[in-house]
Amino acid sequence: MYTIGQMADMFQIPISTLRYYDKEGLFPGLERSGGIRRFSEKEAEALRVIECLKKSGLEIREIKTFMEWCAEGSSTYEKRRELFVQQEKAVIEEMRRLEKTLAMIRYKQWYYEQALKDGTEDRVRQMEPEEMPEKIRAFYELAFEDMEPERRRA
Amino acid sequence: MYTIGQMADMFQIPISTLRYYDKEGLFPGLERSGGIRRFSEKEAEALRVIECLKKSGLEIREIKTFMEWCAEGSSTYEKRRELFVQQEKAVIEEMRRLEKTLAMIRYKQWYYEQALKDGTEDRVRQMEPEEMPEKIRAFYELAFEDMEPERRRA
DNA sequence: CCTTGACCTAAAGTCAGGTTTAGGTTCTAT
DNA sequence: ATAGAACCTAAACCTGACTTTAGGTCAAGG
Repeated sequence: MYTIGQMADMFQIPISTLRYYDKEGLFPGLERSGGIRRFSEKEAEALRVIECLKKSGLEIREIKTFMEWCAEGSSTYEKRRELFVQQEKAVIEEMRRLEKTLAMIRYKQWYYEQALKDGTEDRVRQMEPEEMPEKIRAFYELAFEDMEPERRRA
Repeated sequence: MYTIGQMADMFQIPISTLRYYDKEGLFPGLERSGGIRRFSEKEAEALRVIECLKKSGLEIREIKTFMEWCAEGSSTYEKRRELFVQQEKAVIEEMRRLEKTLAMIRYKQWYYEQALKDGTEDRVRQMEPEEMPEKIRAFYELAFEDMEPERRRA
């Protein structure tokens, strides 16, 4: 059993955040003795899951729902599994988005290298993909692949 | 030249957001005729860059700084290049974080598959990494690799 | 006894990034 | 010339996820 202060130290997270999570219902069934919260291994495990689900993009309200399922026991295993299947999709989608962003960033690095070399953006700004080095063209095309023609050309 | 409404249609973004960006200084040198904003290809290009920088995690204030550099001309090419080098690092870092999250999610999917099969979490909850299938152990270890021992075991 | 430290609550405040509202102005087509 | 659409501003409001504040309880140590 841990006090709120011990939990905060262990997880390197402010006490106020733990109280906030509790208020939002993220620790269903958290015990108290004389008004004081008594955290157990169960809440420690909950907190690890909370951190994971937060990183994967879930909101506090949704995490609350998940924690309620956990409290309900074995009848909710399937729901919980499905939630992780859902989150896998969401995280993969986010990673794909970041890969495009990365391609745009790398294209822009090259763009400014050229501008520096030339002393002006004029040449590189007008360059068609066909004229770019192969690697750069690949970045350019990945970055803009699903943009409307009029939105292309950054 | 485009009106604010045409820009909003073109970029599929609310008019109010364009006005907000303008108020925050993201279109330095935006022209007006009789109080009405006149967007040009320059602002369209700015907006594409804004979207990219936002996705890469920059705040509006930082994007404003970048746009001011753009308005200053060729003397800021090096600064702009450096910003994209910085953002590349930030995005790669974020992707690494997401990969760990993904490993935890996949471990949890397997965990609930086992719980469903057994009808209880008891077995899988107590399982040591050594007993897990190799693939799952890899997820488990990636997910928890830099956690303190007492914070491990989700 | 009384101070200190760790805990408690409710409510207000903060921050980012917008969105909505209220009240005007300008452009466009009849 | 006038209606309606599209534009304008300032300021208030919103959401999510916390954090801070103000005021209070309680146990241990000097």
